[in-house]
This record gives sequence, structure tokens and C-alpha cells, in this order.
Amino acid sequence: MINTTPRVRFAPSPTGYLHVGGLRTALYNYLFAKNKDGEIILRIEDTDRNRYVEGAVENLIDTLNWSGIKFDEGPHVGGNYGPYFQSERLNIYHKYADELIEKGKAYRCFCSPERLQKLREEQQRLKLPQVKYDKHCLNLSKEEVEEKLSAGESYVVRLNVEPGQIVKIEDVVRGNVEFNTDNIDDQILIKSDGFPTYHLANVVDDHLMKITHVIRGEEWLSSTPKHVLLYDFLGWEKPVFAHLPLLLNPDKSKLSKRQGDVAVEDYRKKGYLKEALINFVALLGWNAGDDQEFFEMEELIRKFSLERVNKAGAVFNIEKLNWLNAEHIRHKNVDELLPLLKEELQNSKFADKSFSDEYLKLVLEAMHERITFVKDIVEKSFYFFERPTSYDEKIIKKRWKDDTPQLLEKLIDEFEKLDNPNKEDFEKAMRGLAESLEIGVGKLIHPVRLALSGVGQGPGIFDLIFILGKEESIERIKIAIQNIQFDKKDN
RNA sequence: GGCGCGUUCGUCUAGUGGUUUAGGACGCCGCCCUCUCAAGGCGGAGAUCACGGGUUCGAAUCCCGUACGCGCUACCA
Repeated sequence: MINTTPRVRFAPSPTGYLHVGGLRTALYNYLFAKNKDGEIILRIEDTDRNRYVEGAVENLIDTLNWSGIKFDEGPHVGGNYGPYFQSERLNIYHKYADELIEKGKAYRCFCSPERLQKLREEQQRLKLPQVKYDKHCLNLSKEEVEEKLSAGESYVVRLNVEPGQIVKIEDVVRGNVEFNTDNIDDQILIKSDGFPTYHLANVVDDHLMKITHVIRGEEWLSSTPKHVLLYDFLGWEKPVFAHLPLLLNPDKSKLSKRQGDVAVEDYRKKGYLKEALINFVALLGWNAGDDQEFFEMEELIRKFSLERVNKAGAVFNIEKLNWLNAEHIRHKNVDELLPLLKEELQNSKFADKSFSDEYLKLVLEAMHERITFVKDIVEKSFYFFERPTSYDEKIIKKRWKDDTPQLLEKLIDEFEKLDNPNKEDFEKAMRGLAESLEIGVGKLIHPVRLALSGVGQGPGIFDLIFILGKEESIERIKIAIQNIQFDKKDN
């Protein structure tokens, strides 16, 4: 139906932070647009003055920027269809509200909140199938309206919905959905404070901003017929609708703060890579049709299609996110990881220590295939940044034998002989010693690991020794020989 | 209550009437590799396709009903 390149929008309201569900909506819009060389715009729906949160817009934009979703138009990048804050477009909404009133498709309503409240209660008491406004003010004469207007009475503008009609909407993910206007209330379009409601502002802006596809959460499906009515009343071409399945808590209720983190910034703070979060969220409700699950943004753009979006809600499962985070770390090289590690170091107890890029890259090389988060390097392999302050009891019991100190003394002697050794030199020295002593090399390896790291797991032992260096390794072994012997006597 | 949407392993999902003893992934378990931990390889447990009818030679796939879940039902978005 529409042959021009698509224009889509992500239209959050600035109520605090970017929800992961919002991130997915933004992402699907972005992927759809970029797949077709279209444009995506960011529009801030700040029409509810009561819910406005200071700094929310900045936070939203910052988080969106971090995620890698780039907008072609919006408050932060400009564009030809602005302003992109709805609060700055009030006169535009009034113009169209007036047009609707003139056409008889909307009307001013002067009913007090009290009357409305009573009406609702009355209808509920009578157990009427649906609770709706009774069109009381539609019957006001022109003169009565003028009178109230000049008397300064406050009013709202309502959509004039004609009962008994069928409104059909065609949804790319859900197919055809029909609504009977009997179930549709005379929606308020302009509030008494002069601000529009979502419904009016959304339709007007989508039209004026030449939006071709409305891709949004399923919670909007029920109000879509109101939007369709608005397009028809104003004589505008409708966009294509696509309503996305919801993201759910483990108990299948709508994803909420009570059951875990819902803000994108929470995940960012916890150390999730943007690539992993994007990859994960993309797979919640969409798949490429094959077995692939690891995706970079470019590939998502290439393969995305609305036709492959699911209908059912998806549980936000942190286990899979963790796996994807590890996968994305494994796919990155040490140069890409370096700044991330430096950042983690800055936020750790090692912030006042300094390490060369060279050193950190060696650590990364040894660790990046065995971690889930970059910060695991700081927390689980702390021994790259400080000497161990204690030794794992279980490992002592298992690996530290009576003859261990003598063996390690001999190993130190061998290491002392090495001149500017590389990894292989250390290995040759250790294996050579084990051979000449006719012992398994494990009798050396495990105690050395314990001495150097204090724990029983980590990278390959020769990597560990090489990274720490000859002097430091020897020193740590000496310290261990003293302390662990002491511990044993003590027990 | 009304209206709408949904329902395949614990979770994300493949599947669009016969190729299905329902495939993959995460997680879980075991084995291999191995200096440890991961990674990797191999294997395993795990879904009577919500339930009940119907259509059909044949249904997870089409139709109807029921149940359950979710969304909307605001001068919130």
C-alpha cells in the first residue's frame, strides 16, 4: 500500500527511565526501518504534566545512545518535522480538534469530574456491559456552548463515536481484528488543561511526521480503533499497524519492577554489554527462521522482518541473557575489551592502582573466554591486581602435600636460572623439573596455582606465571611456602 | 463485568494438513578433552503441542467451545 521508504517512530513518555520492553519496541522499529533503508524518529510524548519526571528525557536519550539505536530525527538530532516534544505542539493539536468539532466528529464536554464519577458508579451498579460517557454534552445547543465558553467554564474535547459500527484493523502481527463501536467510549481528545491525550496527539503527529508504520506494544491494540476513527474523520491515510507481544515476568505477568530489573540502565550498571542486551531482546518475540541465536546489530538489520514476530508474550529469562553476554565477550578481541576492563577497574577497589595496557591485554587474553561479565576479571581473578591474602582451604587440603614446600623451593631455583623467560620457558622449566624428579607435573602445577592466586581455578598455569612475571611469581611462591606451612602447623 | 489478544520442553523458540518417534537454544545432568576453571566436542533427562469436541484417509497445524493468562476498560501513556 505504501511504496515510499518507511518512516517509523519510537514515542516514549518521559516518566523516568527506559524500560527493557521499550528498548525492544525501539529496536524493532529501528531494525524494521533500517532493513528497508527507512527512517526512525524519536518523539517525546510529554502530554501528561502530572507524570513528568525531571531529567527523564536526558536519561532516555542517553540510554538509547548507549544501546546503539541511532535516530534520524528527534529532539537530540533535529529534523524537518519537529518540534519533537509534544508539549511544544499544543497549537497543532487544537487546530485538528477544532476541525473535528466543526465536522461533528468531536464535541466539547463541560461535565464535572463529579458528574462523571456518579455516572460511572450508576452504570456499574446497573451492571451495564460497558461503562461509557452518556454523550450528555453532545446535546448542548450552539448557544449553550457559547455561553459556557464565555463564562470560562472548563471543558474537554471528546471524540464523537457513533455506536453500532464495526471498525476493522489490519495488524501485521495479529491479522484482522474487529471492534464494535458500542464498546468504544467517547474518548477525551483534549484535556481541561489544554493538553491533548495520547490518542489525539499520537494520530496527529504520526500523520504530520509522515509515519508509515506504527510498531508498538500490545497494550495499544485496544485503543487502535479510536485511532482508526480519528484517521478516517480527518481524512488521512492510515499507517500500517504492528502490535508487539509483551515482555513478561517469570510468572507470566507483565514485566514489572517488583520481580527484577526493568530499566535498561540497571542492566547497563550490572555490566551487561549493549550487544548482548540488544541481541537478547531482539530474540524475545522474533527469530530469523533458522537456528542462529548470536547476532550483531548489522545482521539483525539485515534479517529482521515483522512477519516473523510472534504473537505470544515472552518471559524475560536472565539465564539466556547471561549466556549471550558471555558469547559476546568471547567474540570481542582484547582491544575492544580493554576500555571496558579499565572502566571496571576504575569502579573497583583497585581504582588507585595503575596497570599498563600491555598488562591488561595479557589478562584479557587469558580470561575473556572464561567470564560472563567483564567485571568477573576484577572479582574472580583479583590476583592479577593484588597478591592473594588468603588461600582456599579446600585446595590446600587437596593439593598442598608435605613435600610441596621442598618441591617449590626447587622450582624457584629453576625459575631463578631463567633469563627473560617467555611462557614456553616456564613450561619447559617446570616440566623438566618434574621429569628429573620423576613426579607428575601436577604436583607442581596445582600448588603453584594456589601460591600465585590463592584459589583453585583460573587460566592456564603458564599463562598465569608469564603474566605475573618471574620475579612476582617467585615472590608469591615464597610467601605461600611460609604462610601455608604456618597454617598447617597452626591447625 | 465488558471488549480484545494469546496458549509447543522450566525458559526463548522451529513448525502454516502427511518429510515429526515434535527440531534447535539457554539452563540442568553425564562423558570426553585437560594443570584447574571455563570454552569446545559427544550424549541424556525434559513437550500426551492448555483442555474438549469437530472437519479430514491424516491435525501442533483448519473450525467451534471451554479453561487459564495477559492487555484495555483514566481529563496515564
